[in-house]
Amino acid sequence: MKISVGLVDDHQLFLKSLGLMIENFDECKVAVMAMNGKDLQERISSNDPPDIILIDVSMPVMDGIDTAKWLTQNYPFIKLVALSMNDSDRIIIEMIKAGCCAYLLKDTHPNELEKAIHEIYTKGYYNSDVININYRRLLQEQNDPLNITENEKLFLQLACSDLTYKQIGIEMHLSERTIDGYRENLFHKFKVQSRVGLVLEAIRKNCVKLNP
Amino acid sequence: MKISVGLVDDHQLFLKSLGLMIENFDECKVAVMAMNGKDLQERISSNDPPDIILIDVSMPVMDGIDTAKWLTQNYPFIKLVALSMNDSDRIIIEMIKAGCCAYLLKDTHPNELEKAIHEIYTKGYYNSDVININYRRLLQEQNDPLNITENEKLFLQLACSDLTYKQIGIEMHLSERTIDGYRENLFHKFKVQSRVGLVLEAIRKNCVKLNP
DNA sequence: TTAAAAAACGGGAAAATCCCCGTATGAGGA
DNA sequence: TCCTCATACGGGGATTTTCCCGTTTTTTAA
Repeated sequence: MKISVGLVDDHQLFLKSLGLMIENFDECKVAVMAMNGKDLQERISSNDPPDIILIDVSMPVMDGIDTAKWLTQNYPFIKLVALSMNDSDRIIIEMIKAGCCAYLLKDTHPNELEKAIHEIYTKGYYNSDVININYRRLLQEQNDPLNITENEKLFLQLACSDLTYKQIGIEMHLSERTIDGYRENLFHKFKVQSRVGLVLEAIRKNCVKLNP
Repeated sequence: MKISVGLVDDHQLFLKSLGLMIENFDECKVAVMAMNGKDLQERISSNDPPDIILIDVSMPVMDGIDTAKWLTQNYPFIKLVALSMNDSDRIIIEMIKAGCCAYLLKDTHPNELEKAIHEIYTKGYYNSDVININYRRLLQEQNDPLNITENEKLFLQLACSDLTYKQIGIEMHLSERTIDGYRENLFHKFKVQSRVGLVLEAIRKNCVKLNP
C-alpha cells in the first residue's frame, strides 16, 4: 500500500510537476491536488482522505494557515506538512500551531522530500535541519507576542499611507486623541519612535498588506 | 529532434519536478538545470547549448535579469523565457529588455507551458494573455523614468528609518535645507505628500532594501 | 454590585515635517 | 563672456507629529 499524498499550492506549474515527481517516488501516490484551501475542501474525499498533505503557506482565497487549521479540525488524522519559500517570519510557528508536523522549504532536495514523507508516515514527525537555526528567535517572538488590538491593526493599516492622523481619526470614526493612544501603544510594542519606523516594522513583521 | 530546454530556478523542488514534467512533454528534453545564473554559467556547454532557457526572476547569487543579460551576450541564439510568480512590477519589462522573448507566470497551466515552448521554438515568440493587461502602465513607467540622483537615493534609504531629517543631514554631511530639497524633489517624483508615502512608494518600487 | 482596568477623549506644548521665500556657487552651453 | 541650470544652503512659518498632563466612559473581574 502506497503512501497517499495530497498537494495544495496556487502555482499550477509547481503543483502539477510536484505531483508528477511524487508519483515517481516508489512509496507514494498523489491522491488529491488543489489550488488553495477552498479548492481542497471541495476536492478532498471524506471516505478516502490522503495520509499526508503538503500545504503551501502563501496562497490566495484561503491561505496555508487557515487550510491547516481546517484540516486539523476536520481531518485530524492527516499529517500536515508546510511548504514554503521563505524560512523567515514567524509564519513557521503559525503553521506548526495550526497543526503541521513539519516545515519544508521549496528549495529542499527531492530526496529529502521523499525521506521526509517517509519519516512522517512512519514516525509521525520530521525535522529539517535548515529550520532549527531560527528556532530560538521564533520561539522568543512567540513568548513575547505583539498582542495587537483589532483597532490598532486597522490603524496600523491606515498609518501605512499618506493620510494624516486627523484623517485616520475621521476614517475610523474616532477622536484624534484616541488615534494618539493607538500610536503610542504601537510605538512601545514595536520599539520605534516615529511613524516611519512603525510603518517599516509593520511591513517587516507582515502586519500590513501593501497594495501595489 | 527534440527541443532542448534549460532551467534556472533556486527552488530545488520546483527545478527538479519541472524538469521531470518537461521531460514528459513529447517534444522536449531537459539539457541543463541550474540553481542560479552563476551555476548556469558553469553548467552550460558552449558546443551544445539548449534551444530555450526558462529563467526564474528572483534568485540569490545572480538573479534572473543578470542571467538573461549574460545569456543574450554570450548565447544570443538561445531563446529566453522569464518565469515568475508576481506579474506585478516593471521587472517584467526589465526581463524583456534583458532579452527574454516571453514572460510566463508560475501558475500557468502545464499545457500552456508546453504550447509556449513549442511556439517559441517554431515562431520565436509567445504572448501570454495574462501579461498584456498591465503593459500600457509598464511602458508608461518606462517612458517616464524616475531619474533619481545618487544623493537622493542615499537619502531615500536613510529616510526609511527612525532617523529625523536633521539626523539624516548629519549622516550625509549636508545641511538640513539640502535634505529638504531632496525630500521635495522625491515627493514630486513619487507623487506623494508625506514621508510615510515616500517610504511606501520606495518599497513598492524596490528603490530601497529593507534589512530584516 | 463595586472596584479595577481599559479604552476613548481633551488641552497644551515641544519637536519634526512640510512648504514657501530667497542667495551662492560651480559646471556646461550659446 | 554671459546665461542657464543644477546643487547646496538659509530664514521663517503653517501643519503635523510626538509626548506630556489630565477626565470620562466602557469593560472586565472579583
